[in-house]
Amino acid sequence: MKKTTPKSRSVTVSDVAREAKVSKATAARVLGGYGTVSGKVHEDVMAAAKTLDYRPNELARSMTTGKSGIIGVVVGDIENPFFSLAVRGISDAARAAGFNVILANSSEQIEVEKAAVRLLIGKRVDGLIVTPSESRDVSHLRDIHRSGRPLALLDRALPDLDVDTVTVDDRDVAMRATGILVDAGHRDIAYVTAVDAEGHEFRDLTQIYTSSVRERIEGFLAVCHDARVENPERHVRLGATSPEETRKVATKLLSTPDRPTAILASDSLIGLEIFKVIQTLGLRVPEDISLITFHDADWTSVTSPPITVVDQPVYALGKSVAELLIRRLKGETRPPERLVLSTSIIERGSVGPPSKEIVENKRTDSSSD
Amino acid sequence: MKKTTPKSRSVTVSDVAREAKVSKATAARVLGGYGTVSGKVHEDVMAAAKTLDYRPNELARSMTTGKSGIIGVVVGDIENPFFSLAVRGISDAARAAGFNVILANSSEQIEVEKAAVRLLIGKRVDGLIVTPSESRDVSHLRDIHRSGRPLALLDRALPDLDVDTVTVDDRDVAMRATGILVDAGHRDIAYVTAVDAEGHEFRDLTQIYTSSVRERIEGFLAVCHDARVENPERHVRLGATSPEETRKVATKLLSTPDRPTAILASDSLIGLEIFKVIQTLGLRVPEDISLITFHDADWTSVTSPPITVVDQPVYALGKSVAELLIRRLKGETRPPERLVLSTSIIERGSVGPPSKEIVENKRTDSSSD
DNA sequence: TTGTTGATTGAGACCGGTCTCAGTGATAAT
DNA sequence: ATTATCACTGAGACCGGTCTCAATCAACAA
Repeated sequence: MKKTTPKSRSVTVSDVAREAKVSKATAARVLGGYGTVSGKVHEDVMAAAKTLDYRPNELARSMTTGKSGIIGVVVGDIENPFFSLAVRGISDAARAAGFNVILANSSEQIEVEKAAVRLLIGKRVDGLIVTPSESRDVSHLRDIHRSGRPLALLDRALPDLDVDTVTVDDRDVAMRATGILVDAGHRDIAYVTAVDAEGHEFRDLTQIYTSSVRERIEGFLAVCHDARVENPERHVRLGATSPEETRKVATKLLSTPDRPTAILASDSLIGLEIFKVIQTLGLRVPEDISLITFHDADWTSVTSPPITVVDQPVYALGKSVAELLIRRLKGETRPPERLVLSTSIIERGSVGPPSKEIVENKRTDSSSD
Repeated sequence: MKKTTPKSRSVTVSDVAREAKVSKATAARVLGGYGTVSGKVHEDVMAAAKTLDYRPNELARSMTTGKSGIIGVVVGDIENPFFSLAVRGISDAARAAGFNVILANSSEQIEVEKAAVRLLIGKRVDGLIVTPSESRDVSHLRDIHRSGRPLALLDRALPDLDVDTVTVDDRDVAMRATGILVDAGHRDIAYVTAVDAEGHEFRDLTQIYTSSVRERIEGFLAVCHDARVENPERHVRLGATSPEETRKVATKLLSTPDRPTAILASDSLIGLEIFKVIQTLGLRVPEDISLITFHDADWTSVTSPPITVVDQPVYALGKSVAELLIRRLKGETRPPERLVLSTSIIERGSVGPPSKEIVENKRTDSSSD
């Protein structure tokens, strides 16, 4: 029996007003829940809206109000469990405050990131949360700020941009993780990360444009230097941007006779691929090689042995940054805040003393040095 | 030196028109890329737009055109790797066709799903992709259709709703998976799924409102019956809706003396928790218990032993459904299509013959039956 | 009784685009 | 020379809401 609106244009306030025999303005007041209307009229309008099956056009609504109720989020890679968990934190906080989330992937490419930001601004999102893929080019982020919309940074700080930022204590936890390895006796430790630089070769920290990664490498190198490890930079590997690339990097790293005795993986995707390569090469963890990975991904607890991980508060990271942004959206004015969440390490079974074989190897080699 | 637009209202076509000394209509033609304009005027307008740093208001644009360039996606749980991979497929296809994606989580709750759909319609998305959490209540999905926007279903078909749908051959692959277990000699096989029904107890298929799950259980039961397994229904478990619940279900299932000798997990999140419980209880895979899980999640290949999985073409699932929807958005009219992608099984090391101990157990028990 | 106040309502402008339609020259066709 | 054709351009309506402002009316105070 229901035959309402075969497929015509959608029902508008005017339609409802006509049906309820009131003015457009009055109907709008009831439907929009603002202003003041008498009880009788309110009922009439609601009834009319019901029979007509009225659905507000949020687009038109946000055009006049200037608010869309949407938070734009730009992350590097939604498929990375790190980001999907952070996004979950953001979504939950957003929903709790009555906001919705529109998501965009930057694939860690600055141009894609710029396009995404432009698009989201065009869509008039109320605010943005970005995981900047580069600290060199932040013009598009300045634009956001300039357009009057608040911006908050997730996981990566930008020295040049003084906005709300939530990160973790990357430097510190990298030091602790490296410390565990050094304490176990390792002197040949590799650090493998996704960030890519020209040449894929690590020269020095100035080529790393992602703050979180730079801090981690800084911490890593600092502890290595403190422990008098010679030239720890030689084992830093960049460009593990995909499973395939990671496998290449790991295979190359582990196939040399003077391979490192321990590896620190910059995220769980990298850690997983490295673990697979270790298995493929017939090496044992931790007898032949020790492994620590960032992010307590689900797989890390079911391997044999389970993997020691850097357990970042990812969900809280997302939740906090969203809350910070939302407070600002609600009109709070205060100097930008830079929150640094603390991180713990979950020690499981993937760290042991360095492989004797390699240490021996080294000793005999040292003559040719 | 850049001090453009301190923080005032955003620049509009009218502003640009004034600056370029042409009419609003002409400026709009240039800026909107439609109609016809002379070369000179085109240049002038572009120059004016540049100096003013004009950014189109997509909201206003979509209000008049009626198109937003956005595809709304409602999935059960973005954190589930199954969905995040599918969403990736959708996003890629969308971007390739010039569409953007706005994502919403239903948490597999029909009311949340309804709210999400209402919101997305309000935002005037051009089309929707939904993973319906229930086949009982589809009124909100009918509404989408009625509003003139195309709808496509992902992973779960709805008999009552004749729209573009992409699923996998759940029934068939469940039969093959169960077949592997039966062929290995198992007669006590459990099926654990997330769908929740009143009472958490499985009675019969009519309580399962998620088509994909129902088909899987159908396939599972069919093969069991064919193999003359008696009352296979007794080992079907519902309500593994969260890691905690799954652990409860698994622990209960595995702690009885007549525990099943094999388990089929309905998704990788469930499979992972079951695997953890198996480890916690000190059982061995596959000696004490065989395990097959749906979805080739990353963890399944690094456990010892690696897990035999049902490898659904998840990315393709998302990509296909998006492509179907986009073709319709571009005006293609044809009867709704129901695509069924085929699925393979990756046999690894988690299936073996049933535990003798339990089989013995059963034999002695059978007298009391 | 008369001015004041406040709740309620309608008219119409506005948001920032798109789009239709009519008008203006200029060039091409007859 | 006259008309048809065509490329351009401007005016103004429109999308579907919100919001300001003035008008109306009943109750209340003086």
